[in-house]
Amino acid sequence: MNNVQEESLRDQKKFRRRLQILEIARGIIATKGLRSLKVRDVAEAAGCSVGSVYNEFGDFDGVILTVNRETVQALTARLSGVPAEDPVRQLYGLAETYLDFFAEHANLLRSLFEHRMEDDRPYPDDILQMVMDAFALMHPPLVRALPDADDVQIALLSRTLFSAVHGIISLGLEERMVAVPPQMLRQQVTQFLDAHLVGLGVLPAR
Amino acid sequence: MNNVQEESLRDQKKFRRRLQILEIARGIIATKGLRSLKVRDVAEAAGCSVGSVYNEFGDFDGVILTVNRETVQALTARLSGVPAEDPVRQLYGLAETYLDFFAEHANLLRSLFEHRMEDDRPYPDDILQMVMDAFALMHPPLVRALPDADDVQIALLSRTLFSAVHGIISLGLEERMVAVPPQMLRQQVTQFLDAHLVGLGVLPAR
DNA sequence: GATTCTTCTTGAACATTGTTCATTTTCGCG
DNA sequence: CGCGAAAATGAACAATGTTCAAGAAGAATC
Repeated sequence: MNNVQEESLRDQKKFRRRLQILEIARGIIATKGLRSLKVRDVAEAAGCSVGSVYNEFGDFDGVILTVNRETVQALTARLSGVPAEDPVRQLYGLAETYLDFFAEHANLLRSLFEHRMEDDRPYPDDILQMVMDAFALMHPPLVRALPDADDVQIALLSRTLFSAVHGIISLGLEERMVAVPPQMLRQQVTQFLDAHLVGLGVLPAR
Repeated sequence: MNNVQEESLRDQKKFRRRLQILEIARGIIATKGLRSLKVRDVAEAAGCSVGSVYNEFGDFDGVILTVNRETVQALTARLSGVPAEDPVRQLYGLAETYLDFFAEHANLLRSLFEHRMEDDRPYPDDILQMVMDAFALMHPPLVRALPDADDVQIALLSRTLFSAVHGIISLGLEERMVAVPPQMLRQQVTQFLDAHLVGLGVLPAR
């Protein structure tokens, strides 16, 4: 067993193909939705056989889950880039960044939140954990904004607040429903945070 | 052309079978999730051929959509039963009733919110409208609680608030994620409304 | 009630799509 | 080069949605 990166030709090709399959699958989900993702389409676009997809990902859910995993990672990266100088500003920033990200990658986020496993197989824990971690990004600014609050309470509040924002955005961007104009949705989110932060005593009443 | 209810034997059987198919489909979705719903299972359980299912509902989406339609109707009925004496109490009641209904029929609501049509076929307008109408049930109590606010603003606020509650509940009941204990979730929703109503000036600051 | 007509029902056949696996090909290594 | 391990292949299979020609059942007419 050699742990050194061998960079063998075989591994290179395998890796390249893996990336290619993921890129193609992601593209199809993003543009045509998860339901339009087909093994054969992916294999053909990647220039390989369906067997290779299975060889690399185990089953088709494996492809979807890997795309979903990368979606959370990209989301977390974006959210982590929100400036942390002012905690209140950071909270608004997180919500607006989530809105932007959701608007840019609506179908990818739907895949993340709506995909169900076959039968009763469990959803991978690491993905769930990453989603929870992303939602916990409101924790630090909330701690700073509410110095007297219990840490456990803040953890719960963080999850609640982010879930609320998620609900507003995911339903607001639901093009199935009567679409909310993007600028209106932005205002909706802001006003929501306004009211809630006032209610929490973080902002003064108007 | 005779408009009188003929109640022909044929129509009776047709109607009975229709109800039976829907009941079976609903049961499968509710207990095993939308992804486990199969035409053949439904047909067999209903004691008819797959062709009859198609004859009655056009395609399989038709079955799902009809179940979803009835789910919104049931939801609306439940929400409409919330007492309207005190507007503030009514708002809490709507949120808690939504929580109860969601907890009782989690898979049915997921089917409603997560089902996507094949290709680019549009989701039926009447269902979307019914969902919006259900979410608008917060409108009347909000008008009473905020007498000075613009009606259009209230309409938006109603949708925002209900969407937020929906986000908290749907993610909170997401057993894929680390499950939130039901009683904890109830408290989460209540505390959320507390803070938000304070922020709106409906309730006094603590 | 028999006959005809209409409509519905049936289920086998087909289409689509996920999955498997024996065979072939490719690659690393001596 | 030749051998063996690993991977790639794609035809076959399995599961599932969809169609439709033939038959059954009910309605309509006499």
